Amino acid sequence: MTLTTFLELAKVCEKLTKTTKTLEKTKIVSNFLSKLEKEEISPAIFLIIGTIFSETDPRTLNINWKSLEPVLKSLKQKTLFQEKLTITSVYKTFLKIAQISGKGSQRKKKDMLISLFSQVSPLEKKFLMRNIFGEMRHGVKEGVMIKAISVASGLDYSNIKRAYMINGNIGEIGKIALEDGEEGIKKVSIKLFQPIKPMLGEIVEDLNQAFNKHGKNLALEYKYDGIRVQIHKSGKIVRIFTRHLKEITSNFPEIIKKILDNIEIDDIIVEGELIAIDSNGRPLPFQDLMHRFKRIYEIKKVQQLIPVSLLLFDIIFCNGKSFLNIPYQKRWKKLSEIVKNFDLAKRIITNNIDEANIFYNNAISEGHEGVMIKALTSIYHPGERKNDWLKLKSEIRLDIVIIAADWGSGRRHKWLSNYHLAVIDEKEEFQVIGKTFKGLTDQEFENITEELLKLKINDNQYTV
DNA sequence: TCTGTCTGCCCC
DNA sequence: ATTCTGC
DNA sequence: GCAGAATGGGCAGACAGA
Repeated sequence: MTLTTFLELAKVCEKLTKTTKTLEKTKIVSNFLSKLEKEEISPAIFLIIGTIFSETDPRTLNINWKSLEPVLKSLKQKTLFQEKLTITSVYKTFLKIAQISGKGSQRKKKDMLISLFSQVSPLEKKFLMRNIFGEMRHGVKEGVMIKAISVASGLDYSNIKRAYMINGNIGEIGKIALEDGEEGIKKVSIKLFQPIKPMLGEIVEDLNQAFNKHGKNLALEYKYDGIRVQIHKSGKIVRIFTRHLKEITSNFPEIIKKILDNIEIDDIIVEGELIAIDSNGRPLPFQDLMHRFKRIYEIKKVQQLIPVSLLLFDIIFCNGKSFLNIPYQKRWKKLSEIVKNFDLAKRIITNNIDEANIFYNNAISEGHEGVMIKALTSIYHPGERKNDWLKLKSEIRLDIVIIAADWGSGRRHKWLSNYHLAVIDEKEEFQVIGKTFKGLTDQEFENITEELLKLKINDNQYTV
C-alpha cells in the first residue's frame, strides 16, 4: 500500500485553478480519487473542497491570521531531512489542531503549525493555507465533487447527490461510493439525529408568477422571519438542527420541553421556523433572535428577555418510516394529526388568486416576511431548490444616499463595491441605515467607482 | 482579574 | 441570506 | 439551470495589557 503525498493533492488543486471548465475539473478530481487508498478518500475529499469537517461536525480549526502570520515568517530555517507529508498525516494534524482549546491553545496550535509548515514546498504551503481558511479558490466545492465522485465510482449522479443530501457528509459518501458501490449508496437513508439538507424554495416576484408556475393545487403558508429548524426526537431525546445542519439544541430549552410535552410519537423528524416574539405574540425582528443564537452564557436570562415560538410546517420521518416520497398534502395531514397542541405555520389551500393575495397581505400586515407557495402533490427533495416550493417576500422602497464606500476584495478588489447607505431625515441630516454590496453588474461597479472617486473627501486605503 | 480587541463561525 | 458570472 | 464566489452583523473565545 502506498499512501498519497499531500504534494500530489496540492498539484491537483493547482491544476484546477488553471481551468474554468467544470467538465475538466470533474475529470481531474475523479482521476485523482480513483488512485487513492481507501483510507485516503474521505480526508482527500475534505482537503480538496477545503472544509476539513463535514457540515454536521461541530469541530473547527479556530486559527487566526494573527497566529498563522508569525508561523509563516519563521519558516526560513528549513529542516534538512524533510519528511514527506501524506494526505492522511496532514488531515490527522488538522484533527489534532481542532481538538486543542482553552488557555494557551493558540501557542500549542502555533507550534503544531510550525512543524507542519516547515516540512512543505511552496505549492503545499499555498494549499495548506487555503485549507486553513477554507477558501480553495479553484472552483471545486460540494457540487463539482459530487460529480467527480459519480464519475470515479461509475455510479449515477442523482443517486450520489441524493445520498449526500440525506447523509450530509461528503467524505463518507465518497468512501461509500468508491468502496461499496451502488449497493452502499442505495442503503444511505434517513437516520435520527443525522440531519438532512432541507428542501429550498425558488423566489417569485408576485402571486401571478406563482400561479403560472404551479397551475393549481396550491397551498400558501406564512413565511416567518426566523431560523429554519429540523427537530429530531427519539423517546426522551430531542435535538434541534439548523438549515446548515449545525446543532442548536442547548439554546432553546423551552422548545425541547414543548416538543416532549406535545409529541407522543417516539421516533420523529419535523421541520419548522423558530421566531422571536414579543409579549403579545407579535414577531420580533430577526436581529432579536440572534441574541439567543449560539449563546453559551446566560441562556436562561435571555430566554425570559426574548421568548421564541416554533411554527411547524413539515414532517420528514415518523416511526421508522421516511416521508420524503410522500406528497406534501399527505405529509401535512400526518403532521397535523401528530402535533395537535402545536402551532403549525398558518396556511390556506386555494386556486383563487384574490384569496391568495388577501392571505399574503395578512401575512405582511401581521409582521411576517411573506408566504411560501407549495404544490400539493410535490414530494420532499432534500437540499434542492425546485419549483415545487416558491417563496414570495415583501419589498420596501427607499430613497437612499451613498455616504462612503469600501474597496472590494478578491475579484472586486479594483472597485469600490461595498456602499455605506443613509437616508436623509427631517432635519436634512444623514441617518446611516446600513451597507450593501449587492445587485450590481461589473460594469455598474466600474462606473460607480469612477463617479465616487470624483466626489471623494477622504480615503484611508479601505474606505473612501 | 477585568477590559478591549481581534477573528472565526454561524444565522439571515 | 442575495446576486452576480461562467459554463 | 447549476455551481461557486463575494458580502454583512452578532456571538464566544483567546490574547495582551492594565
